[in-house]
Amino acid sequence: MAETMQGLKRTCYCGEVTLEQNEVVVGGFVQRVRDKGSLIFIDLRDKTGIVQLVFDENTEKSVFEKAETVRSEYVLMAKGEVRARESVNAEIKTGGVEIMVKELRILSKAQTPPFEIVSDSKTNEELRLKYRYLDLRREPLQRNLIMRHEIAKCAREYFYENGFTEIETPMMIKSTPEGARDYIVPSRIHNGKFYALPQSPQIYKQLLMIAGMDRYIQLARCFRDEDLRADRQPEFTQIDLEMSFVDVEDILEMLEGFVKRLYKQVLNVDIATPLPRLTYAEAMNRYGSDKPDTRFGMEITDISDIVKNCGFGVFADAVANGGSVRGIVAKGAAAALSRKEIDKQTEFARGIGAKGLAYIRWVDDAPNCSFGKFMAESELEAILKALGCEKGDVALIVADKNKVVLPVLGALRLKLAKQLGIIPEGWNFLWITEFPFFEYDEESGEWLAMHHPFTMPMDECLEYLETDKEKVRAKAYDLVLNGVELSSGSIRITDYELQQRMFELLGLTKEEIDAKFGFLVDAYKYGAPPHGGAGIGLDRISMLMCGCDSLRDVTAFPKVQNASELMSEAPSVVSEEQLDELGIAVVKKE
RNA sequence: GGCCCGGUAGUUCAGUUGGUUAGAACGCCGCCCUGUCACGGCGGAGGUCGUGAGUUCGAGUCUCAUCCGGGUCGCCA
Repeated sequence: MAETMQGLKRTCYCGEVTLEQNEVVVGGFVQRVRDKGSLIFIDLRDKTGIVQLVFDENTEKSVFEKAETVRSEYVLMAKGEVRARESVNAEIKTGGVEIMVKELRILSKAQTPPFEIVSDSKTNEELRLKYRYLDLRREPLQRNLIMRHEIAKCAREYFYENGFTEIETPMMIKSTPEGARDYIVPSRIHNGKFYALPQSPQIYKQLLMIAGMDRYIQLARCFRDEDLRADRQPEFTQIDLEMSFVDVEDILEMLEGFVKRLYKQVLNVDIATPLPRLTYAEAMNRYGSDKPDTRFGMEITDISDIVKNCGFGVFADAVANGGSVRGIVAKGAAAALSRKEIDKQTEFARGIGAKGLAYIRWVDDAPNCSFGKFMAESELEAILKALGCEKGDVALIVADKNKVVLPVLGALRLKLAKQLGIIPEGWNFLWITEFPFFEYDEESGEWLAMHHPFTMPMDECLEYLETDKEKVRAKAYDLVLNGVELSSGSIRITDYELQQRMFELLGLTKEEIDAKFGFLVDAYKYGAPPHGGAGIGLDRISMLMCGCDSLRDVTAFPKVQNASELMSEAPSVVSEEQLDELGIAVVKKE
């Protein structure tokens, strides 16, 4: 039977014990016991740090004997006198002091944990996730969760100070099968009907603007039933906001203010504002991505004009068919990238849609070029010059439709930079603006909304709506940090007529509009201030600010790749009774 | 759904061309130790080699299937 803490009251945290305190009462988990025989040291840990407890020949016998039974991860409370250590441990905050224990309570014994609770645990993640409550005892994860809290706190402070009202929107909403898959929730009362968990509070926050709330914020839980990635969890949190009487500039300015404040407050880092901007078209042309990592160069060069009449059919045909030939250069990488390595890059490029990869590898006097035999010397020289490829460099070239060339080079650029280790530390924020409104879907042959159908086209693009869909750009913007999309937002359509027109252009029938968004569309008939907003990924910004590569490291109880949770083993089957009541029969998928 | 990588004591790993009794470090247990702090010393326990089938005289090792985990593509308005 464990002891109780009756009569003891904690007076300070382990990490905060100082010589100024005479007598302290601390509580925590046992990090380590060093039993020297008639001298025992116990490192006691709580969320603030570690403090050393000491027991020696002056310790009362019963207390000493109790200390001899203590094991790792026992939960203790100890009362004693603070004194200076004989030899100081400079590694820890409390390394100069120790507690000479007079009273010890073993509040809870502990089995030996399945892995050691140490900062630099090498234990595989699967096991750590199964025992997440033990993994979370580790200092790095505690620090991450606390930093995430600081970020959330800063967001609330900043937006409250700027006149935003925090409003909760419903978690059980109408399913609108657009974009990502919904998680659906069956209704017992309405047999055969379902709610959906929100993918974002999008529609509700727009309605709040129509309701005249003017400025809204919410730390909103969002759900998407899609496959996971290191930077994608099926449930996640957005710092979700919406503002009235604003245009793009007002929102960017508000968010820049937040970024600046956040980095100063949490990391004491100064972020220069205004943040750099790239249009979507520029970002794609220069970096092959709408979320470029701009911490390093290796920008994409278009060599279509040089090769459009060259002897190499692959290049000439690509240009003739309306595509392009473009390349990137890895400076000084010729030694690091062997032929074999380049073949691997080719394989990677094929895996993501390229038909092949042309290369120039310049180690010795003359460049080794995969398409050299099809080229006149002068053409090759012109290519080298255009790319800026010199001795010691490797150039990778892709020829195809732009829709293939740019993303493939963008992905290669990122992969090579990681492989070569040339990405410097830094916080490269930038805005991507002027996203295309429409996106052509090859499969269905239809034009879809790239962002969402409530996004406002740019004023100067309204004239092409019917004629040149690919030219229509939207008042939509993403905030990108080091190649990660942190935030996405737009100005919304507030004009009823225009919204109807956009729906028609997207091929939605009146019935479909009514069924999916009827209430929202109706709402705009009753007067709507111009408004727009954004959602900032709290998980992602926490991940980056904590210096982690996975959302799992900043999420208390994350899900794994197949969207299950290893600790609780969710999802699970439910009882026949539950299913009967809901009128649901489960059919096993083949 | 596709592709790639991984699964051997509690943990992290090693394990040769298929060959006797599967090793190490840490952790754990016991004994000793008065200044440790990754304490130290001595001793000990601990393994269905993810699971199942197959090839073989013989499988941790080879083959197939399957489960679990990771990465990635598709997907993520």
